[in-house]
Amino acid sequence: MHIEDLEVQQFLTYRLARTHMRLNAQAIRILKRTAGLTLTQWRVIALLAGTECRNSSDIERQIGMDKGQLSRTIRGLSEAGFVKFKTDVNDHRKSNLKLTPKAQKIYDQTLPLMRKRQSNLLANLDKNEITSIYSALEKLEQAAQLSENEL
Amino acid sequence: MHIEDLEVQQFLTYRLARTHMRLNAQAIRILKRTAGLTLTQWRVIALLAGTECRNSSDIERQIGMDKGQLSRTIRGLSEAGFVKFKTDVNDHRKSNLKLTPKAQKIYDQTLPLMRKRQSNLLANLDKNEITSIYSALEKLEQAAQLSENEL
DNA sequence: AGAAAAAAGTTGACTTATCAACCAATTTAC
DNA sequence: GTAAATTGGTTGATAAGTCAACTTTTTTCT
Repeated sequence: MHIEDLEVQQFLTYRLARTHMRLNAQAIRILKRTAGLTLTQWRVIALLAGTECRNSSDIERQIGMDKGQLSRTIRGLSEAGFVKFKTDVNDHRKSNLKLTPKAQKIYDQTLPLMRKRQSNLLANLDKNEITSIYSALEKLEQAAQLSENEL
Repeated sequence: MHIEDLEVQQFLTYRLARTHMRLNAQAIRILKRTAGLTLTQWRVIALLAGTECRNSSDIERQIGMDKGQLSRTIRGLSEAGFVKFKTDVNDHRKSNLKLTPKAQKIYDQTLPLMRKRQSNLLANLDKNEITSIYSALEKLEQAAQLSENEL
């Protein structure tokens, strides 16, 4: 790898940004075409269907998404008939979310496609690259949270 | 790792999106506090100062940024007295950009900070993780460009 | 040379993301 | 028990990112 100084210090974050942008754009195209969903809508549905997440802040914690944006996304899903709200009996701040059959159906149809896409992406990487990128992302994320005050 | 076992929250694209978001937010905070620049402003300045990029489309190719957004960013930099325009003598479509001394000074002050940040981030990764993440990002980016029609 | 295509850059409309203020319900701590 | 702090969630104001149309200049092709 022959890169000049500037690139050495910018390369990673900025390569990451570019890769993210491209992958995101691809996901948006696929979801729009096959499911008529936005990426954030899909993510919320996928988390409700496939994880223990049951309310807005579960999702917020899981994907680290802005809670304002999340609130609007969920309202959109509700208006589109994909989720139903129900205030939590034990904690009236919480609003439990439930996918409608319509949403469940779309999820069931879309998940295999998304898995396929995922495996297409990963098929290009060897075992070592896969484990390394997961652990590297994990560590970078932690490092990004650390104090930058000394900088 | 079998793709069927992969839960949605483990999808690489999720993880990448989250890491990207965190790193971006960190960079934005640092740049705002220390240099009074936005991230895109910094990137444009850094490319003009540290690479062969001399005009808008050089930068566009280098970082894959939207050219509309780039156009506005450059106008902002010009209005703030960071860059000067000069139409290219040989190709009147092109507008050559030049950093002002003011911008050069900020760049010289900010670059060491950004280097420091970068090395802080990389300090947590081992050699293998670093090379793997670079090659993995490269491959993912290519894969993201491929046709998704079969999906 | 001249038409068609492509490249550089600008602009407008629109979507998505981020930040901060805020309300209401619940915990924590004295 | 109650004041203070925290948590869940909504809203409004901006900022950033995306998409497409359009102008001007240059290149390509015949």
